[in-house]
Amino acid sequence: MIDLKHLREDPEHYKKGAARKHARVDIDRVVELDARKRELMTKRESLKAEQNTLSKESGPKIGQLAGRIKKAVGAEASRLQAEMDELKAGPARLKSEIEGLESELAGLEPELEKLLLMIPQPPDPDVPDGPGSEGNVEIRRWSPPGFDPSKPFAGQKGFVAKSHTELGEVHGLMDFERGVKLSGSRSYVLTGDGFRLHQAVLRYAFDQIVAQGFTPVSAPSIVREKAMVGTGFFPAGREQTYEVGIHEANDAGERAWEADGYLTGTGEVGLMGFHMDEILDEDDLPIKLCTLSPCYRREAGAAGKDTAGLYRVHYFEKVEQVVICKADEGESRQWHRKMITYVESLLQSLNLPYRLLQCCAGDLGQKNADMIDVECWMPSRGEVDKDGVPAGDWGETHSASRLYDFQCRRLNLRYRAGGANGKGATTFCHSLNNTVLASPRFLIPLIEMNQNADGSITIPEVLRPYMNGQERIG
RNA sequence: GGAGAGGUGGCGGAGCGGUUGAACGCGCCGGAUUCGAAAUCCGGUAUGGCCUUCGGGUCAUCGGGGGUUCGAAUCCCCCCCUCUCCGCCA
Repeated sequence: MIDLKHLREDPEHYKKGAARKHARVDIDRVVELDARKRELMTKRESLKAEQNTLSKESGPKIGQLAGRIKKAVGAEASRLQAEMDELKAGPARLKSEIEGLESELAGLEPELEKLLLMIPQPPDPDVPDGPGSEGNVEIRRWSPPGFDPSKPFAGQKGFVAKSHTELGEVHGLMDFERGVKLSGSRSYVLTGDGFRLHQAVLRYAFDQIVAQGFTPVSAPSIVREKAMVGTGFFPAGREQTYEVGIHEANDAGERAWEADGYLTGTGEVGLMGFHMDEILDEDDLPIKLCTLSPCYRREAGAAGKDTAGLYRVHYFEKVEQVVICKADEGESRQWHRKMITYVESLLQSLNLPYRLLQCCAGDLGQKNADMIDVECWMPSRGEVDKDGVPAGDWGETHSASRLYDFQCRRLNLRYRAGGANGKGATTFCHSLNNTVLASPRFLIPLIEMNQNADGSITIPEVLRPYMNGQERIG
């Protein structure tokens, strides 16, 4: 949610922001509706004030009269009744006027509300413009000694890389056929060491981020609509989300469907929704939370894209981190950089080549002011040559977002300056979130980069404690 | 799933159609007293919106949303949540 007051003062800022994100929202209409709404409110309130004054004045009198009317008879009763009717007439006249204004207000509020929820957070000035993910700009890259992603895999390793799906089949790590049988497209089954490696790397990442001072939180992954709207995933991302609910027969005896929950596509929803509608103490900030949660995504609109393998699936598990901090741009930016360094050290400890991308305005979601993606090198991706050997390519594994107070406004998540007993004003917090590790997508670089000439897979040293000391697969 | 009870300020707890934005108690803040503290006494102590000549004014909010009424914390309807008992169950 953007700051309506700020939009009123500087609508151009939000128009430009929306244009940079290629979002179509009618800012002028918002300004118009807002102005009209305030005009109506001011009128209604002064009428209400008048009505309240009158009511306070005549109220007790009406009460007394009512009592006397009960006891009175004949002409006395009708005289008192007339007196009471006159007293009632004053506030009653105001009532119809107020009702008129209120019905007009009720008419425009849903439209205003709907538009407000769709206005994107403007990208920061230092975020480059661009059409979409193809406009993202590489910031830096890292590779372990002895491997350079810009050179062919075979030339460096002495053998042609197998894809994770090939390796998976050889070692019985995953089963796509049965996954589809069970669950349809983009489904998979992890088996044997595949499942173990999946759990090992998630648990390793989880332990690493907990060691960085993040509080582990296991929050629900079926949430109410309010949490989806609050975290900024609804209404825009509704078609990406699975609904859960109960089938009941309606009055006509038909099977009626009512959604009463939504499967979250990221642990971010549970972590940020955790403090929804709260006023935190300034002393308690920053709040650093992490989770390991199931993630469900419809992948609507991605038909035909990345259909093979573990890259784009409907269900996965993810270790996620969020930071809720003071409304200070400097602090916010500092946490953004810090979260990325956690990921970098994680990837370095696993010896996986990666690069950082500054996402361009066109690739930012509605809620982000800034986003840094991390991509790992995946030998099975990229263009395929005449011998059928893929060139390898970067694939997104992480995404770190900086949101200012956009999300906390929606969540109504504030803090009070001056600590627990302080008398300071309340302010919306800033929020940030980042992937720590998402699997099974992460198994792609993990398996493919650790494969050996004989087809075996070396388990990185840091993961061995999570694999009962096992050093290799195959 | 069945039956019942209930949701009021930071907390406890009154009120159940009109000077109630809400008694009283606790907590918290400021002051007095004190060498200092405890105790005591006095005062203060919600959030959000709109307007503002920046002094303030005003509206809304007693789980949420509608309704009745000149007037609703109080009456009616729908929803959400909590608790108790029974049933079922990883």
